[in-house]
Amino acid sequence: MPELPEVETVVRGLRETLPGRRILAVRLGKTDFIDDPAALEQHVPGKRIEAVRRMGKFLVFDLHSAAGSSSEQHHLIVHLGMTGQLITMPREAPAAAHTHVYFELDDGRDLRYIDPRRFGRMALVSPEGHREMLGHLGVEPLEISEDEFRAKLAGRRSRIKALLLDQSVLRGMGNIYSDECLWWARIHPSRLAANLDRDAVRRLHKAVRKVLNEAIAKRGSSISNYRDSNGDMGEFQARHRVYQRQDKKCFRCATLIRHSIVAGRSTHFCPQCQPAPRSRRPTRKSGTTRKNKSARHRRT
DNA sequence: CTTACGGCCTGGGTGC
DNA sequence: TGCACCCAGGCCGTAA
Repeated sequence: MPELPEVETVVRGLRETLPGRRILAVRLGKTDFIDDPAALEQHVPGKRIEAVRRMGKFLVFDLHSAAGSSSEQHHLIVHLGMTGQLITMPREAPAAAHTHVYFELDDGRDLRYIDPRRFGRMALVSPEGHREMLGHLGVEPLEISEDEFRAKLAGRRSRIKALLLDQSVLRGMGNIYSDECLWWARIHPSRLAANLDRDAVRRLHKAVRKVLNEAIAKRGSSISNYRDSNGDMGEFQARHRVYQRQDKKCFRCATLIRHSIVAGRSTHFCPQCQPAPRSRRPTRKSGTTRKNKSARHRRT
């Protein structure tokens, strides 16, 4: 699933060839994931791509009127959801299944949006719309200092895993990297953020930097159908320590990795390296009969 | 206000 | 071989 490292990889790839290109035409397939398809069709053709940026898991294309007529500025905002892909290819390349948007470029290529489940999102917005849509986002995980990070966690009574996933706190972390970071920091995902001591916060801050930087260097994790802007897979999935490794040995202590639901999300951790917090006030016995299903074997 | 939780989107993998 | 259904992740609305 595209999280920060995957989106960063896509952005870096697009940045190599898109800035300066003009979009000649837009062709749409299914549009239920686009905020205002008509606006996209009306205003994007003729625009020049000024810059390609990332904010958390969002891609932002800064578009300028080629004619330089009005000073109006537009931003094309794209969220890849779970299965979205943005790939450049020759105009004559056959259409992959689930291709929903074609941006025809002035260099003979297409930038295509492919998304089987259409959990992604796309919108053409003004600077005000940009603020509206992305203004709530928290800070970039790779830009936050340890002190700022500590301040973010202070007093928060939610589980640390939930906080890492909260885009208004840190922007860009998803389920894979939350689990990986907590393993490196040796912190149980159910710990309350407010209860983490100084050293735990330091370890977590360090783990976030380490994991995200290494994942970017490996061009992301190709779980599910993630591909970069050239259609190539990432390699970080081979480096996962806990994600989807339930019932396999912990790389540190050989204890079997466990899988459970934390903060409503599928969660993977080492019960030895990441000791559980003092049993919190007995969570409402809502279905104590946790189905401990047989081991599920999963392909990458 | 903060946190918790259920539901929704869709289709591929899994189990029967 | 076929088919029903569970579940993925992010987000939002609502409840506590």
